[in-house]
Amino acid sequence: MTNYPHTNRILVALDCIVFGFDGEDIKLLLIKRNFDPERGKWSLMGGFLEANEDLEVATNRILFDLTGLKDIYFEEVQTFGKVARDPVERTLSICFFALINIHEYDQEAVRNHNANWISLKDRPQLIFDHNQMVDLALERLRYKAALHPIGFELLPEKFTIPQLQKLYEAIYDTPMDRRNFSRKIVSTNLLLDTGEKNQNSATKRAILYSLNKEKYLKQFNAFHYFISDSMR
Amino acid sequence: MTNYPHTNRILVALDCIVFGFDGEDIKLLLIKRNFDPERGKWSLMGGFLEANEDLEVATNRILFDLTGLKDIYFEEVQTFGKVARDPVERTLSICFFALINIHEYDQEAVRNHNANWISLKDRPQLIFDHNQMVDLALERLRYKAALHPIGFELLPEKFTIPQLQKLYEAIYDTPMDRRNFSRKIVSTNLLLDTGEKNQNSATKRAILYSLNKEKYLKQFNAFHYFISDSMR
DNA sequence: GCAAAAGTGTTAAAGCTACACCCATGT
DNA sequence: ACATGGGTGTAGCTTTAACACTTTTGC
Repeated sequence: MTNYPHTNRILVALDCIVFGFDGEDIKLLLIKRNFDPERGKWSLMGGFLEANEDLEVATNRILFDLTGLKDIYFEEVQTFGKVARDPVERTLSICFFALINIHEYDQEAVRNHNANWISLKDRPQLIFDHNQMVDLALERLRYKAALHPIGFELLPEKFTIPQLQKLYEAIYDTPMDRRNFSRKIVSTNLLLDTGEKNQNSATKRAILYSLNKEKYLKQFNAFHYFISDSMR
Repeated sequence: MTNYPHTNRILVALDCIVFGFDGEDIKLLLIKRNFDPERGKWSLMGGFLEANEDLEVATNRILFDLTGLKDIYFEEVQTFGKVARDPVERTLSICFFALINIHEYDQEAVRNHNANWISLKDRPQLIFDHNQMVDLALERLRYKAALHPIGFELLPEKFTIPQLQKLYEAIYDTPMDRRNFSRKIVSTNLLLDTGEKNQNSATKRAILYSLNKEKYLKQFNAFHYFISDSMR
């Protein structure tokens, strides 16, 4: 194999922001580092891109390694490329965020990485430029969720409209009007009534819906404007 | 300087999609390659990331090299990382798009790179995954321009509302209603009446506006919904 | 005077906002 | 019975969509 006459080959890392939702708060899966560098500090989960590994393959590998899950929803946020961002050696970091259902992951895998679910509100200082990465990922999540039915990735298979509302309220950190929210969501026709009701509720039981996957995939790239002022 | 015990250092390129607008069509600045590999074929302008160069610095360097312009508006689109995307050697490509006023660039710089303005409608097949890059950049441009006052970057300092409309019609490849478009744009309060009129017009002369920079910067991250059905 | 481009006006329909009211369940 | 949470209704307002009409300029 020939090469380019160019000597500047660079170490490439991937860092992932894993978002979860516990019914009340948006949480991040963060690593309490028990390895160097920056041992003892908090960071995102990361890994290096291997020589013969496609970028998406590496992303899936790192996510599987951390959570034991495959086919996780993720999207790239940005590549961070300041020369001095990693003091050990110049490392490019391709940053992405993933959305997972917080009740379905491999707890042992998470423990093995010394990872913890931390509420966005309590997030600690992270190493390097990881704070910036989280800020940007959150912005991107808000942006995306306002227009696309992306939030469903954070909920269980079957969910109620009030649960979905709590998720949106957590994402945008703002209370929303119950009645307008409900109508807006129903009007998208993305939900299927499962005929079941949420038995956990202490009062009136809410209808459990599932996502109309067919419509979801077909309409995913259409704009929905989930967040209008009437919901705030 | 210590290093990570990791041998997979990878060549990193930057590829840029330069958009321009000539008053009628959206154009791309493309290179007719007079160098290897793929000599004679069309490609995006690119370059390699240097060992001690921040990523944004490299982006600005490549854009300056091609157009002779500084402070160009650009944003990252995505990093392309298939192992086999470049047949010469594995190369990661960080892809971004830039918007420039097509009437203000260094023609000699462009000639030196054997670059040409090609209308989107006539775009040739490009090398490697560059076609995909253009597709994605165009999608991102459409996405962004629907919500943010980004289009102004493609116009001269002073412009008329009909010119702005032609730009939006070119971006979305769809005719829009003159009257609704005008009202929508005016309602953003982003335009300043310069008091001048466009002397080029053969008929009634349109008012020349300039961008209210202060308001533009302040409102840039607010959502504007420039594109609603009423404009189509 | 006429054609073409630019600017302003209007009206019906749709969607948004901010509410009130009713229903189901556990205590 | 009542507190709580969930579902449905509605009036007033704003915005959108789809039009018509008037003004300015060159020929």
